[in-house]
Amino acid sequence: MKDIFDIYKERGFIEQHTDEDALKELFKTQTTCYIGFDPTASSLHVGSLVPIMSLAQMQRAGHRPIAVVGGGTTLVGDPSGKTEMRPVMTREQINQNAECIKKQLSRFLDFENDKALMVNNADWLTTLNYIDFLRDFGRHFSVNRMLTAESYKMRLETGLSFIEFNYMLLQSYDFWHLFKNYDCRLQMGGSDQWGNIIAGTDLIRRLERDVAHCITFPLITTSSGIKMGKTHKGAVWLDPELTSPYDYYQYWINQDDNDVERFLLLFTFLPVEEVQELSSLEGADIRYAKEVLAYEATKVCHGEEEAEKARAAAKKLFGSGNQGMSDSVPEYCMDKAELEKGIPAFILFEQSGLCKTRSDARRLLTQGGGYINNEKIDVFDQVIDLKSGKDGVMLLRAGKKRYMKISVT
RNA sequence: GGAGAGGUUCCCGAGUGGUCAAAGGGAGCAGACUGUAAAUCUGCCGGCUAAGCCUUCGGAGGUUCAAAUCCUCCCCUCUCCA
Repeated sequence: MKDIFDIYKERGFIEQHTDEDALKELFKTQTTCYIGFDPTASSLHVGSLVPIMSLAQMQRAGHRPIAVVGGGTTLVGDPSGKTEMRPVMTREQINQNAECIKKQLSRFLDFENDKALMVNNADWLTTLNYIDFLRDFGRHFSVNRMLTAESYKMRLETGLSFIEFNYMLLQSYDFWHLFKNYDCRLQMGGSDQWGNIIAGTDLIRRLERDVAHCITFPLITTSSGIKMGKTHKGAVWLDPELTSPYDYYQYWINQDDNDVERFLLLFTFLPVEEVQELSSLEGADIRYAKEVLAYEATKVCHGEEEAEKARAAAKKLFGSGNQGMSDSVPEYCMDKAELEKGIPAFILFEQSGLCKTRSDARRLLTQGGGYINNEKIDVFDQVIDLKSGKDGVMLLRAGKKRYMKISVT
């Protein structure tokens, strides 16, 4: 029978891991595992989806995941994978973010009856006493050893402050704390976390003479080598307020052909056989597989209803034949009086958010990338007014893919 | 604390008195081609109803008709030494 390790393996979740036999042994009984999420922003984004999905898979396999919100560790800042120290965040910011992230995770994991747990490491880290900590824990860390960690190597070139250097100790302490209090024997994380996690298993071995394990996930880049979850608009957020379900759906459907199989395995719960069938599609047919990917991914994050809406909207806008409207298309409301007067196209494009600045809008329109109700706007300052719309609504389009519905109040 | 190197537009990185809104590359955007994909080609790529004007080259002053470029002070980073 397949255990969670096999599932991870066949779905592409594993980059590195500690001893396989020991892990498989571990998974024979219900296992508690954890992943930390740093509340550096008010929302998680697509880049965190692999760890999130891994926890969800873990829960489906009958184990108990713990999501640790790093309210304490973020006070210090993880240098792993970063070329520069990031600005120190205030406690208020961090706490606020931690709250938001908690809410988001509940959409992916079932926290009923402690089937999954969520804890904040601020609860145990912020009360630590410096001298005690150094004497009881600090002594188990070899600086020589730490300096060989990949996560620090890079920073030794550009600069590493003492505060960040301590991050590894705190994360190790977390692991130890969870081991003691929740019998958590497995920590997972991105591949850049390997050093931090291994430091934790070492600490547990030294303090408790017991074994803990580690699994890391590959850093997911798109086929073009870009980190997952970044677009021209910035990060793709899981929060529907920051990235609408429609945009979220679009993000997935616009993925590179070569990424579809990998992403279906990682970001949906579809059975492997089904994924393989979908990815055997070739040429233009692969669009169908992308549609499934987009739908399923949106469903996992925003629920079935939103996924349906996003799909319907996309079909209307991009489907063959006549283009229509849908609820899910982003909408910009404006004053009726303002529109009655008429407004130059480039200003409207800027105001509605389709373009960042008026210059940007001018550029777009001059280059022939602006449309109203699918008719090209030839002059950048063409006046748009109520008569420009059909039945009181008008649909702006920037380039091939970005739409904005203008509605009047 | 001492010596050296350096901080340039989203990123990398040229530029050492005017010809600099600043080379080149990357990213991004638009157009062509397509399949809401990739690759390729072309154009754009600080802001502003724009052949002009305004704001940028770590910060603050100064020299000059004119400064990213010269001077002074300050801040920050790196390397070596203590």
